[in-house]
Amino acid sequence: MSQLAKNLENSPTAARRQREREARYQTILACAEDLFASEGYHAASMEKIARKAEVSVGTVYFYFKNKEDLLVKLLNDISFHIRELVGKEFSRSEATLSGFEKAGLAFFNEFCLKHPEKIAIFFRESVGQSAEVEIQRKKIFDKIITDILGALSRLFDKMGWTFKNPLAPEVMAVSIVGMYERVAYQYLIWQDRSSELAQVGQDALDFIVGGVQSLRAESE
Amino acid sequence: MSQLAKNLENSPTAARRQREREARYQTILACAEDLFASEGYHAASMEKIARKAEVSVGTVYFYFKNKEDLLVKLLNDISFHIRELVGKEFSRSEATLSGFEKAGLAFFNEFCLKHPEKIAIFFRESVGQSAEVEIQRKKIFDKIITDILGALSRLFDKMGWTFKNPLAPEVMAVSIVGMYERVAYQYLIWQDRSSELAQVGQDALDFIVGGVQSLRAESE
Amino acid sequence: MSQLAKNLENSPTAARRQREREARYQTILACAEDLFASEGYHAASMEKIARKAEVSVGTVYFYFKNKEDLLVKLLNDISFHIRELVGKEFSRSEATLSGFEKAGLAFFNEFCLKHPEKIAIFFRESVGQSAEVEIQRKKIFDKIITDILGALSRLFDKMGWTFKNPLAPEVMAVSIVGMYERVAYQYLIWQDRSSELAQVGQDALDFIVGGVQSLRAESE
Amino acid sequence: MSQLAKNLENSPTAARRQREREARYQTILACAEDLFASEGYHAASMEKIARKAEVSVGTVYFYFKNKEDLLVKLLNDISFHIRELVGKEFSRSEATLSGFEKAGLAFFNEFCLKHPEKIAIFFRESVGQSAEVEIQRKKIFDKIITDILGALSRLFDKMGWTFKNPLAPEVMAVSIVGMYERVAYQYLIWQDRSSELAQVGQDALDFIVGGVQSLRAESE
DNA sequence: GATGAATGAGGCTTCATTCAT
DNA sequence: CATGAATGAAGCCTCATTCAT
Repeated sequence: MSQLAKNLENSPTAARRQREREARYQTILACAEDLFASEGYHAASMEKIARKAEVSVGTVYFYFKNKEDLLVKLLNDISFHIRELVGKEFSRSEATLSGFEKAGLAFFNEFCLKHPEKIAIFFRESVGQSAEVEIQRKKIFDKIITDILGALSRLFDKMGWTFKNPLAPEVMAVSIVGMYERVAYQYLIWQDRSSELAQVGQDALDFIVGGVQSLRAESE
Repeated sequence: MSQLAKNLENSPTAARRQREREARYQTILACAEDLFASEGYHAASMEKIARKAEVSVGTVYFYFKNKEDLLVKLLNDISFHIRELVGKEFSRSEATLSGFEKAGLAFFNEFCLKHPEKIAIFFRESVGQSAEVEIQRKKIFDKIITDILGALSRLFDKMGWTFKNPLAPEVMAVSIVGMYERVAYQYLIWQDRSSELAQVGQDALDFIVGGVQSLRAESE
Repeated sequence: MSQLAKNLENSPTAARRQREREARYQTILACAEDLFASEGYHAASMEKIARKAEVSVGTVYFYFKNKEDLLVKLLNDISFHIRELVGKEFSRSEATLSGFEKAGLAFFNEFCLKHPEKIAIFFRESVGQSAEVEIQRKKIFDKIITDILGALSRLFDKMGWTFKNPLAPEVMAVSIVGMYERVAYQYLIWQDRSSELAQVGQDALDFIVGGVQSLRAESE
Repeated sequence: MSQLAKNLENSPTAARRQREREARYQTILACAEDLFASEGYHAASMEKIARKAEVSVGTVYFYFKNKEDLLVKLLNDISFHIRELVGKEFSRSEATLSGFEKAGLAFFNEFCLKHPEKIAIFFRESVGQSAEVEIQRKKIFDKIITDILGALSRLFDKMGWTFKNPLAPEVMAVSIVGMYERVAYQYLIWQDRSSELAQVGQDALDFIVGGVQSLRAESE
């Protein structure tokens, strides 16, 4: 059979193969995510990950350069999710307090509530593992901080407010992220109080709004 | 030589020995702290710790049951420091906003600023390592949260305020701790901007005060 | 290449793999047996075992959970051998003195003579190592004692004999096992006198038969 | 004070010192014996031994060259005890069956029953530890075998019996020791059946006597 | 003589990674 | 492509032994 004919015949096969590859890639990543979050990065051995994904260790290494690569890819994923859900919300917020608030709630309710594993990985398991990972973390972190800074500056602009001092916006952004982190982490602990979590998110947001306002210059 | 003379001479010897023992214990603990903070708990091998402390591995094991024990002892230390510096400040704060503020600043300026490694260990490296460690962490964490809750409730009492809802104080406490954590962590990153750190602390505090006030019931 | 052809070719490959795996498992077990017997359980380090089996340490751990597991598997093996060679002989002995004698000789000549290492491991190296091992040992030991007790009771039944006292059969069984143990152990020492070992076995058996008869009630 | 006077004065002190040294030596040896027997040679660390003897590790090393030395000294002790209690009994036995029997019972009742730890050490813990120990073991073992052989030969002489074959006495001696070993070991297990142990010893002895007689030449 | 802190070699075990099939 | 057996470096920990006081 000619190569051409084979290609023609194989084409659907190739497509299927492609799909299967993609699916397997995602399966492995998802299993790694689960294990990193539940057992920790170190305790989650490559073999455990492989077993959970129902593939062999070799297969994991076919799709990912090494263990660190899994973590980096995961961070990319998380970054993408966060920005998709939250960053955009911040960046297109209508530069009003209520818009700002809406974006914050999106983070709590859409992200933390639904993907606690991602929180655990981003804020905990990926810390201090290696230079490469650290670079990734910093990049993502910076993006988020930048998003928040942007939202704050547009908000203040629009409202005609000014910052109490030059450091204020940065401190706010960092503070907010810190709150997010811990409140989100608390979500992991408060699984049994899930009915109250919406209220928790709202309260946290009120706290933020109050905090933000107290960092605008008084003389206005 | 008379027995009396010998005692006089030996007594200081024994005392010196005791001091040396204590010193070595502290040296090892300090080296472990440094390495845990800078490289992470896992990457800090017992051999590295021993080498840094300029003792043999065996000596480390003479003073500490195992690696986990080092971490637990470190957490105890940290707990002691935090409560010494901050907890007391909170608990004896004069139940005014400015008292509350003073306590918060103490945490930033006296603790985070001076002991960023302790922050790193307490908030990061000690997480998810083992049951024993987790128990220690929780105990310390709970103490801090309790301290803050107490300060908040006394503050609100005195001022005649009421909480927006029952969850509010808890959310505040957690939020505050989260801010502390991240801002303190930021201190690790911002080593080169240390001149600005006092301002950072003040801003964070303003943020907190604003947040706290926005969680009191409106109808008053 | 057609799938069929491939299967034909792969099938033996898979079979060969399986064989190789089994062979390696047995090789490692055999090397462990040799070293346990010749150097003792403790002195036989996992690295020595690996080196002797010409594999890496990791490979040993691929086939066996840990060092204790090697010992347990070895004991299982030994138990199987003993009962295969001796236990059955005892249990199907025709309940005559000569049948009883034949079974005893089988133990000496077929087992002790040919597998002195197994004797060393079972009676010496496996003693007092761990709970798990102790359980295995006891199980095997009990089986053997039970086999002997059974043979004795059938013998006495058939011959119309009765035991001197209720403890007698148990003492006999234990005594016999003790003799086996030491005589077998002596085989290890008397390697250079192997030509005489058949005589040793026969004499030991005569000793046993005499002993057994002296524990039947006199008044018959 | 003159040197002479001092000596006169110190003399009782020196004697006391000597007594204390001897006592301490024995204490350490006894503690080592207990631990070797109960936990095994390897598990009994020098520190455990020291702690049990209520001295420091250094002191143990003052009295004994090293750990192996402890075992060797212990074996010497055991050898001395065995020969004192049993060997002499055998060697001065009046060369009758009942004399022979009496000696055997002495071993069971005076030695095994009262010093099961010594049995454990001699027959188990001292095996396969090192060349030096092995030499000691063999020496003691040979002495015992020789004692038994002597008793047997005198017995057979006196009774006008002859051995079935040249190997017979050696086989008997070894068999008897094997029985002793295992029955004695069984004593460790049967602690709760101590009331029956006298019967066990008697039965074992009957077994031996029967065995011995079945190894004399038939044609007499 | 006695003490006990210090040493460091060596043992067991795990696990990321490779590679022949 | 997938498999999984094999590797070996590296980690934690124990313990016999030494030696300054």
